[in-house]
Amino acid sequence: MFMELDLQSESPIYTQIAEQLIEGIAKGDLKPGDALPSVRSLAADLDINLHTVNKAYQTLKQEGFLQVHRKKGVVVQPGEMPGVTAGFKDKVQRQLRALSAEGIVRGMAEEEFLRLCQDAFNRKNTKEGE
Amino acid sequence: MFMELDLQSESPIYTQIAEQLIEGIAKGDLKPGDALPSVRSLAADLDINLHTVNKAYQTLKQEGFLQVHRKKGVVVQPGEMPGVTAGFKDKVQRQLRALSAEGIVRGMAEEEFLRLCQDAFNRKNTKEGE
Amino acid sequence: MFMELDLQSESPIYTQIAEQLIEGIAKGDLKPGDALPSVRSLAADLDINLHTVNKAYQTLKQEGFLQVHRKKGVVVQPGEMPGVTAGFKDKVQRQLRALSAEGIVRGMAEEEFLRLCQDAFNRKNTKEGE
Amino acid sequence: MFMELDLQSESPIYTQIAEQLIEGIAKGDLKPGDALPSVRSLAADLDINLHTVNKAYQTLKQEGFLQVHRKKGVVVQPGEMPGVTAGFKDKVQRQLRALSAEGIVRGMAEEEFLRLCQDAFNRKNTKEGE
DNA sequence: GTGGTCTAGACCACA
DNA sequence: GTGGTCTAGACCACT
Repeated sequence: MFMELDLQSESPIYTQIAEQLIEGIAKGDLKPGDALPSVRSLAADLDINLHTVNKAYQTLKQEGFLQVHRKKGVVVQPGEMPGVTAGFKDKVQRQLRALSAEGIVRGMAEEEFLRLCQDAFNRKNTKEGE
Repeated sequence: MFMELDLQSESPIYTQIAEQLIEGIAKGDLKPGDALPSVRSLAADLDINLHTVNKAYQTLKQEGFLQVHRKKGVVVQPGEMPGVTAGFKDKVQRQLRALSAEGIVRGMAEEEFLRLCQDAFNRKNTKEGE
Repeated sequence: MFMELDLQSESPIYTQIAEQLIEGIAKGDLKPGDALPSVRSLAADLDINLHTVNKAYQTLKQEGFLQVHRKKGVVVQPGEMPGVTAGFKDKVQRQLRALSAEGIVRGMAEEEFLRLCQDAFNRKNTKEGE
Repeated sequence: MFMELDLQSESPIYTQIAEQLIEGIAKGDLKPGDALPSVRSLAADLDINLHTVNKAYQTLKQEGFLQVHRKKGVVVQPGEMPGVTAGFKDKVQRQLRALSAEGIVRGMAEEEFLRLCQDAFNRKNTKEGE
């Protein structure tokens, strides 16, 4: 499990961890039922505080992406993943509006914007000058 | 100039103001050279502190979307707007990756995701059950 | 008398006027005893407030670069110009320290810095990539 | 880390702080990666408000001289410092032109001016009567 | 304890 | 009246 943290980023570390776990699941690196490293070991790996890792796990558990087992520790939700809720759709729309608005002002073409969206969905690295 | 604030939102007020101003420019409600309300009057309008408005203005000035004109006060950048910089593209990609990853995990189809993107770019309100 | 104002600049308009008058004298465009445009006409020319022009003139008069005659109006100091006072030297040093410090941090070579200084003194436009 | 403020100066306190930090980096007192005092402690040290210190830090962060590290607080840019940008060169030229113009009018010799420039770059205190 | 955000109220330079 | 600066005090998220 690769994980890169940006300690200068404005987004909190626990959020970065959570997002990268979600990405891992999306990419299939992490499959339903897979065990995640313990809070302790991941914290040691990333050289950060236990609480921080724990908060990331708790957040994802809260949203239904992870489960905490007494014996197996933390595992990727083996049952049904949360679906496309209204809340999620709202979040997506709000962010997309802001992003696209700035894109428009900066003179980005719709085509270019949509290509970025498509590439992101398909995990492609959109290259410069392409 | 309509502006709606969600004081309970996790995103800071000054960010909300900045985003709505960008949206205003994107929609054409605000045109290059247009004067914005003074920090004081907008603050009074929104019933918030003038420093909060000021921070929004300063942020956008810093990024090149606004200018502070010694005679006209704060105005929408009358010259060339900042273009699609590498930094902006980066921000877009990072957000789109996180957004789409969660979408994928939640079982959202690529088609649906792209429709949301397209609608956002074209300022449409994607309706539920459509 | 050419004069260019930057209404977006952080330095006040009256300062910009004063500096350009000093430059005019330094370049020899304005000679001791030369009459300057009246406050009214210069304000009209530059499309700014009377007070602003007046403040520029007053500042320079205060420092001894201009004189105000009842009949001739405002003229460039026909007698002895103020010399290199301790106060002036101080101002120069303070600004040079700050400028050069930032230059050093940005990796500017001493040679490059001094060339800029020399070119400035000789009213040359230092060209890019030279 | 020594720091001297002139509360009567026309240049704002936060600018003075920023300049002295840059000087500290230029002199090598502050090295890349070094942690700076927290806004609170520096504010207490200087007996000023923490927001004033914060503004100095934010300004330098914006320009790329400082970073806010989630674990270490505010640190001197550990990576590459911003280089000699066109914007910086512009600023230097503008200031040098104004400074040297006044020097010329006051009858300062080119030699003397350049010595001041050189001494500033090399952190020497040019003494009176030298 | 750290930085980030927000409020409230004040003074000043500028136009 | 405008933005710029400064102070003071408060709450919060994060580590």
